[in-house]
Amino acid sequence: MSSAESRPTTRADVARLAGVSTAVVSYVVNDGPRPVASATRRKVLDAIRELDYHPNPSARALKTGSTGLIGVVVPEILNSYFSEFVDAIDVAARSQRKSILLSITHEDSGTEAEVIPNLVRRGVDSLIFNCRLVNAELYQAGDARTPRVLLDRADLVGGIPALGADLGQGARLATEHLAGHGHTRIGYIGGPLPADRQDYRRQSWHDVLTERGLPVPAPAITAWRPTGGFEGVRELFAGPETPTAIFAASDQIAIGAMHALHQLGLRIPDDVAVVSLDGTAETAYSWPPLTTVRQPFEAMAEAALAELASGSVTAPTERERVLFPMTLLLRASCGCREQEGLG
Amino acid sequence: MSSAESRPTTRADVARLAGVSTAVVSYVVNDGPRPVASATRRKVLDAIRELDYHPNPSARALKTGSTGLIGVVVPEILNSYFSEFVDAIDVAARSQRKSILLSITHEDSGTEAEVIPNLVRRGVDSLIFNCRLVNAELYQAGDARTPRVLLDRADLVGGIPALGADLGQGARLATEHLAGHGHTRIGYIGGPLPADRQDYRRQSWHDVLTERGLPVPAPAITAWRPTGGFEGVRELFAGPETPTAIFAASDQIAIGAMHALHQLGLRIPDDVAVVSLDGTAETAYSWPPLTTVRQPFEAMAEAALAELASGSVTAPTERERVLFPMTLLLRASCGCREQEGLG
DNA sequence: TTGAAAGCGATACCAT
DNA sequence: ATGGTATCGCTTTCAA
Repeated sequence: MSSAESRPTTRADVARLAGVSTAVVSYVVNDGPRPVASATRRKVLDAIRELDYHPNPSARALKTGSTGLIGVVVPEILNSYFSEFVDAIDVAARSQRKSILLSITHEDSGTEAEVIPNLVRRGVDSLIFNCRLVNAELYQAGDARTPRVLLDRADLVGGIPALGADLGQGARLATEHLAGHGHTRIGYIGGPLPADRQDYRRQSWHDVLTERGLPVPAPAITAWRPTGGFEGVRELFAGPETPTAIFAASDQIAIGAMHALHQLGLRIPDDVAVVSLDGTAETAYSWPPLTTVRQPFEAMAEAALAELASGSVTAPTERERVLFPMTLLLRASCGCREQEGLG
Repeated sequence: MSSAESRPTTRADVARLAGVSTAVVSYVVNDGPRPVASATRRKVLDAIRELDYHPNPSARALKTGSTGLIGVVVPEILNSYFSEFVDAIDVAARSQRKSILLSITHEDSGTEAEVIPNLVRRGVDSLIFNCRLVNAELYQAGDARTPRVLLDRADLVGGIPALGADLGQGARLATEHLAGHGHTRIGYIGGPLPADRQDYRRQSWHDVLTERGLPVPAPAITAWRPTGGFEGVRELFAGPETPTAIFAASDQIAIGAMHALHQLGLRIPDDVAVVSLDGTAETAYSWPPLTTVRQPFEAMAEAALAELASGSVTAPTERERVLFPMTLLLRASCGCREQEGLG
């Protein structure tokens, strides 16, 4: 294969230099399963250092049946929402000495069908789906024993364990905060959801309004992106009864909504207050800075890894839905803060 | 190791079922290196399908010495600038049937020193550094034969091939555009650069102003983040001679700068026009939408992969600097466009 | 065209 | 405590 170049050192080289067997090298490297006399261990460690030896990961994986790789599937990465997850997963994975194999589907069914089996072929130990797949069968790709988890929502979809933020509680937080500011006409802009998923965000918004005896305007259901927020504002401001506050079901929507509000010449929060959901980093830099309800990305990522590590293959229907509480981030768009400098 | 559960099928199972040797299975799977009679091939393919056989990637990697993995190192992922690269690299890698092993350093030297050797240990075939490392020795981590490239800048740093956007040309585009709008007091906000790197952006800005006989105000050198833009505006507007246009050396800076301008009650672009550099996706949704000079992320990622695939280990000093032209994206912040709806 | 078999590098059992 | 060695699954040379 390779020419006259020096081959990378193997455990045999180390064994030779240290004057021990390859088994002992293994015991030292892996700190087990057999004990090694400390003098011998020294020799081995010295040899390892001298030769700059690094165990071959493929050989190890072949033998142990584990690669230490976690496949992470996201629909896109240019959306901070998913970047937040990837960032959190990366940190959590590192603390477990795992590495992440990232795949981006671009929400395309062809790409999905290509990358997911590919991840499996690469021998990932486990899979994190941070997205809704177009083709639900792919949730089951590969060996049934490969642990997998749906990170993003707590709905039981695709027949696998799932965990996500408590969107209902988060939406309640947001809506109540707006109501607390004295707003009585609080509009809602959200995106569409497949029939099998409950819209907790919209539901909580609705619940809070009715609980408080406030009128419930028609919600604007558009798209989960800035354009959706833009259109949403157009809808909400088309009629005579315009809202004085808006609960945007995602940061992306809020960003588009604020765009539309600026264009209409409405001041935020003076004319219209805005609160959104997700709490991605970019909301700190929007104009005005967004008050938003943040998902506990770090905690969710850690929990996802823990779930995978547990290797539980419990049927999801038997499991509790695992929900993570969201927290309110107060900034300027709701009227709480002056529009100060940047942190 | 595993208990009574059925082991995953191996090529031996396939060979048995198809009634051929394992070598033939290999020939079929790999389409070589020996030809196989079409009747035999059929039998093998049928057996593969029936057993749902998937070659073990670790065994293959062990034998071939190649994992098909590309290590990608970014300083952060919550910054769209790097998301753009990761997205582009992912696409380019997929087209080469490679997978990306992502690591985020958080610009921390400890994390750097942990994740890069880890990538190497995992047996990546090649490395893409999409960041400046705190510890320059790490550029050389692992086997010297592992191809690696610095993607982001064309400076020859760390002793490895590098490629990046033509920042000088991009900055010229931006500055000339502002001048073309009739501005005569064009400020500059940028971040600090290590002593060994030329500041092409600032230089081009300077060049354009002098070429046109325009006054060259003191540039604001702050930080490559929104806070830097914020402070930069404070600086530029501290004196009596305030600019009517700002060239922000990055999108992040521009976002922070617009924040400060909004706070000062200045209208964009009427009172102050803004043009930035990078062209990340989020600039379409800022308020107002940013006119920016975009880096050709896709082309750069493709070139990086091509460079790695070529396996050239040419000493970087002997290489031409590879520069990619940037393109102007016209939006509202410069005054070119009305502040219309969202795409 | 196909089969037998020698490794790739590491692990861990069975001896000693 | 340490050494010898079978084995993981695949690739590919050498023989047939």
